[in-house]
Amino acid sequence: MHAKNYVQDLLQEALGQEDLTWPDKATVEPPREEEHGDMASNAALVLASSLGRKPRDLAESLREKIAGDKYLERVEVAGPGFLNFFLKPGFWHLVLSDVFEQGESFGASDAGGGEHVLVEYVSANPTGPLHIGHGRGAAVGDSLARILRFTGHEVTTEYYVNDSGRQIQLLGQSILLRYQELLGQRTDPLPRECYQGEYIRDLARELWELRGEALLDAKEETAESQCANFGLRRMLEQIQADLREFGAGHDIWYRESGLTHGDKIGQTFDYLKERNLVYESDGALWFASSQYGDDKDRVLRKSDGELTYFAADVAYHADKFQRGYERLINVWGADHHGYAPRMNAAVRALGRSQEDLRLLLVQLVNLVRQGQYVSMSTRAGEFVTLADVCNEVGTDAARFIFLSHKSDSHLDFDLDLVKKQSMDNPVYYVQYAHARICSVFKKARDRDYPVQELETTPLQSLEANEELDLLRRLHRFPDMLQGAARTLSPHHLSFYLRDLAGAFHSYYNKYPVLIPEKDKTELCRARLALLSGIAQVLQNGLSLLGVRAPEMM
RNA sequence: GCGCCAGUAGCUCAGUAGGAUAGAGCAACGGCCUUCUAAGCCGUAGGCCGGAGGUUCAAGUCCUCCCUGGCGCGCCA
Repeated sequence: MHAKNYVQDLLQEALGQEDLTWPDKATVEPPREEEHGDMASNAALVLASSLGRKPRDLAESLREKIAGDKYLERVEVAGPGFLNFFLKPGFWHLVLSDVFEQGESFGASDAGGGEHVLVEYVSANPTGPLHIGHGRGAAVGDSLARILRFTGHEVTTEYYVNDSGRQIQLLGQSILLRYQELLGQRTDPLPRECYQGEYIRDLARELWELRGEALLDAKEETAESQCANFGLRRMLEQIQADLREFGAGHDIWYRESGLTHGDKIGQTFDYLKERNLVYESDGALWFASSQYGDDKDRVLRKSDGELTYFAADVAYHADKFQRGYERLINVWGADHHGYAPRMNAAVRALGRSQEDLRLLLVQLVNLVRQGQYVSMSTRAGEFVTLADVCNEVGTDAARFIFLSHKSDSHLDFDLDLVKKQSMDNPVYYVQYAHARICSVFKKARDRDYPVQELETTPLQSLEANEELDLLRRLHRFPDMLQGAARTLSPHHLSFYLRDLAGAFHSYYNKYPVLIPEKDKTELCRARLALLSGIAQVLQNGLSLLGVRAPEMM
């Protein structure tokens, strides 16, 4: 039974008796202040002004019609005309049955209505290892996909692999130059535009072990492209391994090169031409993105005949829609936000609604060590990789930090802080709550407490404020997830879990669960049931964040 | 110059479709382990929600202007 629906149904019935209908702007929601009850509604406030009635009078009239319901302790009219609903403990006990019944799917819903959603995330150029900023995108994208799946969306995750073009050519060139250097054929520093990282030397060495000196004799163009292919394959393998290690697996690795093979780009051009959205000017082919709110029109094919990155991207998104996805979510580094207007324009030019593409901009991450920013640049080869960070602080800690921040706010990732096992890093706080509950159960079994069939145990004895508060929190879990899904905000889940863990720790310190007295068996069993429910929700929540729920710490 | 994002306690951040007296954690100070894990708990203190107008019964939240910081503004990718 759902508290919000339950209260809203009561209210709606009362409104019906007054020949009124539920106004759009009216809400039923848990109030911030405990004194304002379990649920509060502004319905009377919203309706009163248009009816020319006093909000408090209307509220009182509704209150009289509702009072006396089975699960209702009382209803109060408060403040300017709010209706505050106080539910009986018995109502909150019901949530535990739901938790036991649904187990690891407690919290799941069909709110998404089976909508087909494609979540594209990371999609870093395979020209170097993933760094910490990609890690943030990976955590957000992966967790968001899990949450959307859990809330009734049909989700596919995808990584767009830029496997052609200038950057890959540069990768090949960089590897070849290092290879020549390795074999004593050159000593000059690499050109500035080349990738300077140490990993390029590793790739060159590996290539030499595989192919010997064969590449020295080959034509430069051939050698370069062989280097590029080799580097691409290796980097992609490494990226895939790093992401797997990080717990973020993509369903599809979509190759940019595939777009040209099937002439998807040409088809997209034709589509836009038919709608008079492209034109030739100064020898280039332009897309009239300014018709859809972009600052200016954008080039699709340059005057030298080369296609732009954007051209491929339009075709790529057209292809996403053609593959049947109803909604696209792109997790981008915030440094790409200037790209958003043209992409939005493209979506509308493709005949889709603006809401069909949702861009989630993830701000970049500053790495901090000993109070100092660690400067990073892929090109210059100065960076700390995602794998390094995970080795140093652990993936659970790293993911939780990423997922504890609103994605569009800047994040200073303090390595020393994240390693600290305290409330500075809430991941341990939440995991500890779970481990503590497991530990209580272990002890309970050791001491032969009745831990069986908790799902049918009577719960009347759960009546302390802390206990009801915990039950209310469990009750809120499904709603919270739907909110996180709607606003694409996995961090809501992190905060929820931290608060739930906090409420539990506090409860744990105040109330003993394993009570020795024989006449308290029922209370003990009820509390064990409560703990079991909390553990389940912690598990479900942590799993959606991609963070482990350890049984002991 | 234009655009996007941010600005909330000393610090790091929440604030969920506008709701009632703005919340956590850290740091500070004072307490709690013979008893289910002290990676924990309890208490004290801390605020002109960047500033100014506006909309509303109601604004941290919506609109306009301004200030500060980050990022982006190419026939680059």
